[in-house]
Amino acid sequence: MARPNEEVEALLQEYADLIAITGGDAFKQRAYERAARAIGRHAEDIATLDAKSLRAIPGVGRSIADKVEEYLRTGRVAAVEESRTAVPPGVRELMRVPTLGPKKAMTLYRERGIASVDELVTALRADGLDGLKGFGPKSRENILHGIDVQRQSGGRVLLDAATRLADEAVAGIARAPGCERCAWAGSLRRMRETVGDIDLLAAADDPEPVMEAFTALPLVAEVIARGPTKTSVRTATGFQLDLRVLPPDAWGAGLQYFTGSQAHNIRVREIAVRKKLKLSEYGLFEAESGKRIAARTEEEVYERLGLPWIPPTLREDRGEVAAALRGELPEPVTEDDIRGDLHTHTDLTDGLDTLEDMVRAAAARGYAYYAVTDHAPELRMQRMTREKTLAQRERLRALDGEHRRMRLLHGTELNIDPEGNVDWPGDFLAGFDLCVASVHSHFGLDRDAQTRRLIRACENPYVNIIGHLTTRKIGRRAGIDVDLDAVFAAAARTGTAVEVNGHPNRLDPRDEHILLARRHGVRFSIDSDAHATAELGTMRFGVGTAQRGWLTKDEVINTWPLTRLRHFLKKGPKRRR
DNA sequence: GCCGTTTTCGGCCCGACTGTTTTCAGTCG
Repeated sequence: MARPNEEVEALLQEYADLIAITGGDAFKQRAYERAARAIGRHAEDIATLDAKSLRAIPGVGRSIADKVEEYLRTGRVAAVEESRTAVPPGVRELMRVPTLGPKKAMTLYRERGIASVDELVTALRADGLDGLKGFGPKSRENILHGIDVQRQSGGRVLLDAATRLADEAVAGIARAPGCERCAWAGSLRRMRETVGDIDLLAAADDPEPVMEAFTALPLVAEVIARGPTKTSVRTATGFQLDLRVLPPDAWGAGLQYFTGSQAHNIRVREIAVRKKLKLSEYGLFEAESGKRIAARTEEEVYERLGLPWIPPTLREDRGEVAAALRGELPEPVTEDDIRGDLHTHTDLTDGLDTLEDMVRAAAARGYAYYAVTDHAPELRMQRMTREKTLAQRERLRALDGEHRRMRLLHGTELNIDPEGNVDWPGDFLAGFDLCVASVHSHFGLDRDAQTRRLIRACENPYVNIIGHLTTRKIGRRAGIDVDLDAVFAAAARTGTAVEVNGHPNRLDPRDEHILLARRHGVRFSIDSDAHATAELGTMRFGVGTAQRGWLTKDEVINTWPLTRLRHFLKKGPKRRR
């Protein structure tokens, strides 16, 4: 079960989709989408808000507030249920396929009776869309590709959703009588970019009450299997959670075993075998006598194998065991090392919250500095102007100093055009404390063109950070085709940092790309790209991704003290302020 | 359906890309 905010967000988004599919008022549709997003991103639990606070959320007026209250009170909204009767659920599913929108989804249903992705695939394979207006050969190819991309992430959920679900489960299980410890392991603990299921671990002498608490959780829709030490359940959306209960004295061995990855565990067990030991989820044992020599903590298990404790984000069998044996395991950057966020938005462009609110929330996170980087004019939909950004700068300078320990930086997120140019000439860019530059369009250019444009952006003396480098959206859009080696070399040469974007649907560049970039001596900036106060916390997923790319503190510019950061932002002798 | 230094009506995200419907609709950011 999701937070009420997310439930309402999903419901309002569904209503907006239904309006679009049935050809309703486009402005009404957008009003619902806007409200859905605002509620989903709202920092407070909407179930705790009174009517007045509810309507204070931007985009929520009388009618939507009434529907939200109706939902919170009764669990349903009559207007939504009514419009559902006109459109089979599968038609909405079609809309989620990239290149299909409400119009095409409705055409498929009305003209061919197609009401699910499976039916669509069948029809495509059987040439069943021949002659259908708007579905030529290229469109059909694009649809199939879109379905492919979607299915690659099939059934896996993004890190933020998985984390919330796991948090809720752990909190509930930990309250069970006799439960000494509870934590999540598996790919979520390793912070893989998507999670296929959640592996939970609990320590208790008597597993029964713990299992009981688990199956009684509100999020459980179905119990798949229930045994004395292992139970599997499914949520209403079909997502699986497994709970394993271990004796408290085997906690460390169990956590090590169930964190994986499988490939990492095989390497570790090989070491155990060579030392005439045996490692299982119950502990590290002497092979001959069967005597247990370590199990209580992960540190103890690794230590008895002659290894330092290896952070979970590194346990992917990418050479971490060999590096650990040589004593050359990098100490990965942690969330505590982060001194500030260098890519964030406000309601001046597409953010939800005001400058003041964002700054206050950033200060509450204990940052030493914080950059506001709203979009620039080239992203036309944002309607940015020089006047607006200068007015924002004035407000920001006035705010600077209100939060004693945090300094404010005024930045912008520029758009990199197909040729590698960015918004605004150099004399205007010189007025910003820092410039992020990112690709937002022309994803289809060929490899040479993409490489050229990104190198050109790095060479711009005012561009400090390349934002979401490949522009991929997990499960939605593959990244652009680009020679990353060439771009990383240019970034290192020009003193341009590469962002690790922490937004859970981006995590861009991904871990493998970061590993590649390190070889060029690239500097990084780990950012939330927050569009609301509630998203500042996605920094943790950026840090997790950075760790998976073996980044250390010194390689990350926003772990540096402000003076060192400012020096880096001057980008060499060309630019003096 | 929301919103208001344009305040209870009349605007609201605009422009580009893509494929195809030979003049534009649909999708996307």
